[in-house]
Amino acid sequence: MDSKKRTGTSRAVYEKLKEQILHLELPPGSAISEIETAEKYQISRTPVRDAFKMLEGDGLLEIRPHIGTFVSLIDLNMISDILYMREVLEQAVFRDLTSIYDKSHEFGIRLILQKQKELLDSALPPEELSRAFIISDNTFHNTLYELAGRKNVMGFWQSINSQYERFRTFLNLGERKNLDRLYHGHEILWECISHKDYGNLARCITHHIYDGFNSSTEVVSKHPEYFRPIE
Amino acid sequence: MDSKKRTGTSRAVYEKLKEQILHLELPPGSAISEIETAEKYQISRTPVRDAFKMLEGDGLLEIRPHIGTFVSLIDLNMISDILYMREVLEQAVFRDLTSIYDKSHEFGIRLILQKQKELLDSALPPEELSRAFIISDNTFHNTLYELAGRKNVMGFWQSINSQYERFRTFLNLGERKNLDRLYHGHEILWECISHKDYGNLARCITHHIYDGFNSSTEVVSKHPEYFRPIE
DNA sequence: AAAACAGGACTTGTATACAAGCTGCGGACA
DNA sequence: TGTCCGCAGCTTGTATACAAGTCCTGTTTT
Repeated sequence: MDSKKRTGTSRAVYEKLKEQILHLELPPGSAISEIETAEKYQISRTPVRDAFKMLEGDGLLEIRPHIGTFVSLIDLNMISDILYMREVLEQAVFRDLTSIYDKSHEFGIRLILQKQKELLDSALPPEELSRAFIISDNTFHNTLYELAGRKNVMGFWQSINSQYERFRTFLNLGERKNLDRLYHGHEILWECISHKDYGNLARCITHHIYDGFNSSTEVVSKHPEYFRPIE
Repeated sequence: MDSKKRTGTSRAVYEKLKEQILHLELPPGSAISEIETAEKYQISRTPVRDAFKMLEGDGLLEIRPHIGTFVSLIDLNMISDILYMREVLEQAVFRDLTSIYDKSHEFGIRLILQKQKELLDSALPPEELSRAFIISDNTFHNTLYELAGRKNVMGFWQSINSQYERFRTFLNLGERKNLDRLYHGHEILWECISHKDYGNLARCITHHIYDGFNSSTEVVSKHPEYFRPIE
């Protein structure tokens, strides 16, 4: 929705760089220069600077004047706070959705879940699978927000979600198991909503959100250089 | 905290323009040109463009390529969604704060409340009073977030809060009554927290947040040109 | 008279040259 | 040998010229 190209050039560079950062092709901490990027895409520094500024706004770049620009380190404290906000918001939104649940909602959701199942059963290479599944996961949550009539809330959310997106990609590096658990969480979540099981809904959401995070200590400690030192 | 001047020029222009927009000196819908602004501050277009981009990120400007740049209209649907998020988040954060409440927290809060009372009793001109009180109101909420150990959550929040800030300024145009109600809401809120009155806490927060919004129909209809038409 | 078209005056987007500032290397000096 | 100073080479910040697109207006054409 926001991907509407505005001027083409600067927007395209922004999208491209964002994708590379989110997929860790530009790893956290690495330096990235305006001139270098400009030459790479055969354009001038101006649109590159615009893209850099936007990425800085997303918290994905850190621009240090007269020193250099660097891909920001992953801040686990910030991830934790993002998860907290997500927990609180989704508990509220999905509670609202549950109260207005209707049989007519079922088809669309089952369709997404079915697709996710097919993805997991497919023989895609791990990296592609992870990528496709995360996209479908976002679609799942988007749809639920939309059904709850909180589309704008989701929009706001996505504007501060970039850093978490990157962390998620990192988590799923070769960890096929996480995707299965994500899918399982979706099924249970939908179960709670469609059965109007308010009692389990909140607990279910909390578990679903913190699931991967809590079991991430090993994979995090394997790449300490990606993370912001704890103060 | 984020007000650290980065390069001076572009940051200064950003701050100045933001202040003017938030205080409605640059009213919603009005046009603002890069060249004009550059000449006004005796600088080139470049830092002005940077400032414009930042303000666009805050949702305060709308840049239409090759057409012009305009102060964005207030979007009541978006305000509504912001209030919803604020309601949900504060209910959670303040509930957490209540559970860890300690007598040692009292002094700082009472100090802020005392200052707000003094402001209301003072003989400041309406506009200055409103401005000072809103700042103090933010301090109040900031402090509560900080006491709850959710400082970063507040930080994230402020990054999407600009549009609501502007709306609040608008609401208090000559409406002294709103400030009194705001203060009263603070007292009751603190009462709930310090007495660990979970039962009334949520209701109290909801009322406090939507208080001004619900009674804003008259003042809104007086300036229809400031608002985005409802689709 | 009405409609189509062309041109000017404005806007923002892009390219490029130059200014300002940090870092680190290397040589001078104690 | 160790310390300090200065300059080269990099970075981003700023200024400015030009390109590209939109809108409005006046003229031309039908």
